[in-house]
Amino acid sequence: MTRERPTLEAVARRAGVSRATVSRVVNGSTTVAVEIRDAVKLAVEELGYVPNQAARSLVTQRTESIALILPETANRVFSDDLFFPAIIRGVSMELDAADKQLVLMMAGSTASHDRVERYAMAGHVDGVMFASMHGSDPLPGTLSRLGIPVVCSGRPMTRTDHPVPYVDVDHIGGVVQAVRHLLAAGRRRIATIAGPPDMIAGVDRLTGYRTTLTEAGLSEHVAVGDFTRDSGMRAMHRLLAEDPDLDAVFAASDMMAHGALQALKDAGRRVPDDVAVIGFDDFEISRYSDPPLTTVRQPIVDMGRTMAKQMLGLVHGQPDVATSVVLPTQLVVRESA
Amino acid sequence: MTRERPTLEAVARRAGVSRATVSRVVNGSTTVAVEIRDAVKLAVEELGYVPNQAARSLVTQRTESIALILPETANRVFSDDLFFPAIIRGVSMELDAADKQLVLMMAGSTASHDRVERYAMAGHVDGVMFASMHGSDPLPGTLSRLGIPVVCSGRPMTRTDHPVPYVDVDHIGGVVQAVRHLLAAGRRRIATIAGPPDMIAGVDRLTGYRTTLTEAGLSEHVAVGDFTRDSGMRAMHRLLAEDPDLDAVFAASDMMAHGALQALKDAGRRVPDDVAVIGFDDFEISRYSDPPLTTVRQPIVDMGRTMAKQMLGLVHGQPDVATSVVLPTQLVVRESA
DNA sequence: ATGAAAGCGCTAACAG
DNA sequence: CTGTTAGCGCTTTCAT
Repeated sequence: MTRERPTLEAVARRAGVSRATVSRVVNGSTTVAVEIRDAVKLAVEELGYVPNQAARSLVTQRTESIALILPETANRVFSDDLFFPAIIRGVSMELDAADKQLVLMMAGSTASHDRVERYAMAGHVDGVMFASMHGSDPLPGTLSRLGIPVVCSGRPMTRTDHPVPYVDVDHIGGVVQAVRHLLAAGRRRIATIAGPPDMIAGVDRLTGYRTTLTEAGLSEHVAVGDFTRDSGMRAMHRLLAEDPDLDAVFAASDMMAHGALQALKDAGRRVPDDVAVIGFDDFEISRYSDPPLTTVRQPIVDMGRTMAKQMLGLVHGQPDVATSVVLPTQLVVRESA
Repeated sequence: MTRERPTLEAVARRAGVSRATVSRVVNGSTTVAVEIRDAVKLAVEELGYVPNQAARSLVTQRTESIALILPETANRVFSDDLFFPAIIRGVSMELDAADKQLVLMMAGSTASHDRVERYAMAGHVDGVMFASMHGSDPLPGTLSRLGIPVVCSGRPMTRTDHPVPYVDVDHIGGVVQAVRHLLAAGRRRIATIAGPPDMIAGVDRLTGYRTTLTEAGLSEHVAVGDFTRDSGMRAMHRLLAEDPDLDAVFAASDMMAHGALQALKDAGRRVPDDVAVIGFDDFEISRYSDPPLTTVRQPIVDMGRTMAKQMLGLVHGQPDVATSVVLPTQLVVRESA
């Protein structure tokens, strides 16, 4: 079955020219006589020639593909949390347009994290994008220091000696809008379900909640989740147990807000009559929840696009100065608050 | 910044041995003296040497990565339809365990379809898996004929001269269970929202509906969707317009069933009192819909895993005989029917 | 057990 | 405008 794949050499022989000429035609050089070019194209067609990418990469030092590394398990990336899909969608759009191949890599375990590191360092890709980073992963810095273009979505948690460009959203601005909305509606016992403390999205959103509440002279009620629906549900139960008279909750993700909705229903609370709920993300399903969710919209797809654009700039050797970007967020009011 | 990456040569010099020896150590050959091996490992460590994958592939003809091609736009793959994530999850599990790199490729447009074809033919990957195939895409056959290992999830629609192994689920068995459940509950005006006629999942599920209804001596009510929530909603409106007295509907996907639920609510019908609804997939969100959805469970993650296992077998040169597999489906009864 | 040498298939100067 | 030539970095006989 394994038919021999034709090489440049074969095409050259068939067309009666040199390998170099075939290479020129294949790579679209304009300095080739029309008739020769056509003869070569014919030979390519007849033989079904496709350039060997390994050979090409070996000499050009480029692969035309770019990695997106998600330091999460596949289970998490492809759960019902639509954050990852949205990032990927945005990235895909830009990379598609630039005819670059996206290589998606999940790195939720130590083993896969190592594999991904080797993969990137082996020159398998021309650049590496990160999303959903936890703690202070040294990998972005490491790769960047090796000269591999790197962009992160989400501001890195620790400033390193070798800063990496990033794109993020205005977490705090959005949360402030949300909490003020609750305050304006007369809510006074406002809790939050925070995201994981090892992620910038978790930290910043909690900060937004805290500062706004402090400004208003109110006390905090914090339960920590991990952005999943389940964790949101459990956190809500905890909050309710600690203070049964809560009248509002800001959840740092839509999925956690959905979990909270469920928990409140289980506890016999009406939303928003007894307890107002606000999420963060504005996923499509939040329009269909019961009741539809008031939430902070963040432009996740745009984050992906922007990150990909920056990456393309880096790969194409454009100035890599001050490329970090922060996109706006915005409260979307529906029936839950 | 672009620090030179060390080569075999550099490591060899530093360790005071030949390139061949370093290569042996790096590739875990046992026929190397312990002290030399250690010296080489030290040099590798000190220099931060990582083998150049392009060079390696050029000679080994293998890349240690495997593609999953989804002939859909990224928009569709990463929508709220959880079919794709589930497939990917299953595939990832197996590939991770085998330390192979998954390369995810969306090919929803002609341009990207071509790009993907070139990519695979350029020897960028050791094998190619397909999911969510439409019509009679010649690509699987083409690649297979070129000697590239290929496995499909979903039975190919047309038998070719060059059959490709596949893994699929028992669509018809599941639908028969679903429709019989409706019949047993006394439903007599049973409609269906069918999937796209160019996909095997669309065709088979419609067949299951038709044969069961015919057996029962009932007449058909068919509206066609494309598996999306929106198409399900529109189809339901059409069905209702044609026959306002429908008392049940089988939707060929959970997303379409969710759309139907919405449409029925809009039309003032109660579910299941006025109209029973059954879906197909058993996504997690179907447990949270209003009312929770009765649906046919299909083991999508297992499909992915099974497909990946077959692929690994092929890549490792195991016998590729009779590798096609059909996994069971099962009705899960909740409140919507 | 180790080294020398021959490419894998391609691109990129450099001549002509 | 086209051909010749020299590698890219690695694995793998084949000697030793």
